[in-house]
Amino acid sequence: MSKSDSISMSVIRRLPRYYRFLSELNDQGVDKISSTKLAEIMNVTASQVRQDLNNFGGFGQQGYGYSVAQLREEIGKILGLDKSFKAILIGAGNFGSAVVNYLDFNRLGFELVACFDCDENKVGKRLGGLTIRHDDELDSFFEENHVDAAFLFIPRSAVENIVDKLYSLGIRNYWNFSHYDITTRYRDTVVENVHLSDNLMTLCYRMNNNPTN
Amino acid sequence: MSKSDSISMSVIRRLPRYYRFLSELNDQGVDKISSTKLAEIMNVTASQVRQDLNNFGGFGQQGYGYSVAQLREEIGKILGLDKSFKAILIGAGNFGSAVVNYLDFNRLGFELVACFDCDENKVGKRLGGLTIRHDDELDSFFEENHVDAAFLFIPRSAVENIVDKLYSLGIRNYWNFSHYDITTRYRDTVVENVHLSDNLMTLCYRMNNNPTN
DNA sequence: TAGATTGTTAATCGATTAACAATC
DNA sequence: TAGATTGTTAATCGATTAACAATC
Repeated sequence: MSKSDSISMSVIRRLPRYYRFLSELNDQGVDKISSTKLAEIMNVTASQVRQDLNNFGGFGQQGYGYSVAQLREEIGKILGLDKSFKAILIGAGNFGSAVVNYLDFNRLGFELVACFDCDENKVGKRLGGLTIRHDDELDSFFEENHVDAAFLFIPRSAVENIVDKLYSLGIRNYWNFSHYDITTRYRDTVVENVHLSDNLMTLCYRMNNNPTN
Repeated sequence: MSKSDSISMSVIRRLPRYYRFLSELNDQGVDKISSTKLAEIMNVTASQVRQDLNNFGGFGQQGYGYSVAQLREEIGKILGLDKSFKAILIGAGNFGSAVVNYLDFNRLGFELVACFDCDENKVGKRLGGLTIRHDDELDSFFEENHVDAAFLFIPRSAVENIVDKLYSLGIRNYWNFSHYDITTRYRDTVVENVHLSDNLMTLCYRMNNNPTN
């Protein structure tokens, strides 16, 4: 049984934030840090920092603290950022394009290997160094290429059909920007959702219930 | 002491999802539902559904269940979607434009009242029915208008300056798309973050630790 | 009324925090 | 060595689930 079997989602979702703060410290030339100091910067407890890190091993040194560069590296490995999962983008509209231009997938454990769109006008145009293909080419693309994950930037109404298609082609990993719940249809998928309107509604609630507003 | 003082973030973050599923059921013409049935559809426990809802009041009827339309309405009110907080957008690039065109803020408790950008080439162009203004106009705009929240679609490097500015103008509520932690600088702000790369790193981790990959 | 399903209390489970012995 | 700080166990706190009496 690998250690990682039992790591809770609460811990996992905190890892990217550690990685982010450690990268910053590293860029600033800081080479060692204690759990107390890191906790202070991140506005969490030192206990949580030590507990979180010790899920994966003892990266610190008693009496000294943690090496910033080494700890950053370790967390990167734990997250699997050194991997390069092959991903395809579905929906090369404003939103998909903006995200492709905004993020550097290679630093996040992915390689974008193809972009698809159902709009003939977009097919043939360039995005993220790739030529946009028509959705009809999915089957032939999958015959010749290995694909690990799909990034969906399509409207809610289009998701069900596309996911049925991709699922039948073997895709079990999704990054989903629509308000469609893929996991309620296919329970054996790994899905990370970016539900923008859920997020905005939460902001609305918090503003309504914050005494200063 | 209002009831809402004590609602945990776990519960709050589930509310938009209830709202979404209830809206769907409502559109399908379903008029009543039991906690058991709703839980099944949403893939959670019936206990959780009842506990969550009872934080805000008894919306159900014993022996019958919940009225879909009424429950949807109530949750909308709890979230404050009937409100209309005045929001400004900062950063009218690909990303900001895509989001403005993708979401209907009016249904989410907000009204977009102005868009700002630091790029002279964007100033004067239209976005979301508004004319894009230059960041220099922030002071004069705030003199004449009330603003509740800022939506930030600017690069990480630009956030600190803009937030200092907006904070000095009285803004305490932010929707933040950059990987900059506003709350660690200003602890009395309400911030909802959309950290896309954190999200993608989490997907990477989960794919790495999912036996099927 | 009888059956169904809520509202709510109690039990369980998990996550966070505190404390401290181990050790660099 | 003495001081500092980890790794880890124990205590607390909170969230989820189970159970059931209330009641429509």
